[in-house]
Amino acid sequence: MTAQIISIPRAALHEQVTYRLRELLVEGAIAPGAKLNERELALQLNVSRTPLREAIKMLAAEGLVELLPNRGAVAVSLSEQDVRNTFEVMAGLEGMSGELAAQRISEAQLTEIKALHFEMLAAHARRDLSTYYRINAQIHRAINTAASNDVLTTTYSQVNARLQALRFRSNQDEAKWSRAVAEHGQMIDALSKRDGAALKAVLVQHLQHKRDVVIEQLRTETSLKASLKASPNTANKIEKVSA
Amino acid sequence: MTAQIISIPRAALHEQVTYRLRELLVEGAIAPGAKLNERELALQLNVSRTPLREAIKMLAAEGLVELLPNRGAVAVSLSEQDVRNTFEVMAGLEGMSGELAAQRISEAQLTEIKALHFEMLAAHARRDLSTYYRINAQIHRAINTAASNDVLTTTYSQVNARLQALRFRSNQDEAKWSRAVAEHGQMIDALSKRDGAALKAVLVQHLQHKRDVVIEQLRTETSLKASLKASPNTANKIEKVSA
DNA sequence: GTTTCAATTTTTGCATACAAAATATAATTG
DNA sequence: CAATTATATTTTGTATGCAAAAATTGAAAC
Repeated sequence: MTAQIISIPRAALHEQVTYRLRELLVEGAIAPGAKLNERELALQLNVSRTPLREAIKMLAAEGLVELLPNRGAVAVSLSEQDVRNTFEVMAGLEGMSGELAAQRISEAQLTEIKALHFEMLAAHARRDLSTYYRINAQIHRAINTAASNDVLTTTYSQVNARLQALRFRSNQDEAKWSRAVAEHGQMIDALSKRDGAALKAVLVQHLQHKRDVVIEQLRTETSLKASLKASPNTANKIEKVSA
Repeated sequence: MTAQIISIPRAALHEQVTYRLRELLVEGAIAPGAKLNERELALQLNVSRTPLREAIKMLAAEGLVELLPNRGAVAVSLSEQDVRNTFEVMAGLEGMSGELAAQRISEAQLTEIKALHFEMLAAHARRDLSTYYRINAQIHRAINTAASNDVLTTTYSQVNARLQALRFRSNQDEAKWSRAVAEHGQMIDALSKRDGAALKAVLVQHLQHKRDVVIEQLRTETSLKASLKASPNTANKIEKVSA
């Protein structure tokens, strides 16, 4: 176990920071709309402002933060239209991913996805939502990988990251959850038959349903906020980041 | 009318640098594979290394430069497989763009695209390649805009930028040029009829043809380089940037 | 009590300074 | 003369310092 004492030359600071910050944004630890205070974040992440700023610039290019001239950066906050647009693109990319995966998937990859599918069924049976989400992400990533297109994978991940923060909280109800699981079954079928068109159709539909769930939730959240705003003691101040 | 005499607060330095560097990369002024020397570039662009590095990080996230740990950045150099993958994604995005544009395009937008098309025909008639390319890009951008999806536009531009440097040089022959122009005619037809499926098909085909041209050219370039490498006096050293 | 304006503090943006890594050059040895 | 090692130089990566812009606070006027 003492191998690698010399150790891998630890990743550059700005890389680590980019990774960590992305995590905080995607998991919602830094809430949408929250301001990214450089001094504060640099302190928390234990780095100087220079690598931190470089990381922020990368995340801005990825679309996870928005740069305000002379006013720093804020975590992106998607309007309903933004969410619709993002899902629209995701549907396109995921559909494409499915079509290509059906053409290119290897037996080994298919076997692994089937295994993951059973794990997902298990998680669903146990009503273990967090495991379900994890497996779900793995399956979609596996399909993406099977499509064997780096550019697609990168693009997909980048667009997906923006939605991740939203989906994270979406506790769908029983019926919708079951429907999602059923759709996953159809995916496995289509993949097994190497039916690209069918897989694409299922994936697109799957995403549309997910979109509807997210939008619905977004609306209730918004109306909740509005009612909070009505009662003046709990004002909706601009959230401060607390990583 | 005296509003804004005080003028627009000039864009932040790192933004300007990002813009300019992107231009240099896309136009091929900084050749694929060329190393980006920070000191040198900072001098040329007349800024310190800090905003320059921030710009490089953004372009890395956009996929225009590659970051080598402790060894700076180089302009991306796409392998043939990379080019294939990129075109594959582009085809998906452009197809999507066409489908949506057919649904959403306004009369005014359609009129403008038709006008651009005539300008393209003029450029083709004059064998004015550079104007042709400019108009061509405008038309594709206009279709993209008509799709009315910000996320799609951003994603499309980002992926497209990587190909731009390659296509810039692709001087296709007469036959292929005429074919491309004919395809553009079909696009206008499909758009006028609001036939999304047809437009998508034309766009995808159009891109496939473009891909073939680019790949073909890439191959002749590569074999040319290989033969140069054979003669030892003209060694293929790592190119230095000269903006 | 609210609004307006000035002064203060904070925060961002850029330049510079310094350390570590990589590269180039020189020197040494076989 | 080739190969290898040692040394010097360059280049990258990070921290710090400083100026300009924005946010905050407090005082004055209404």
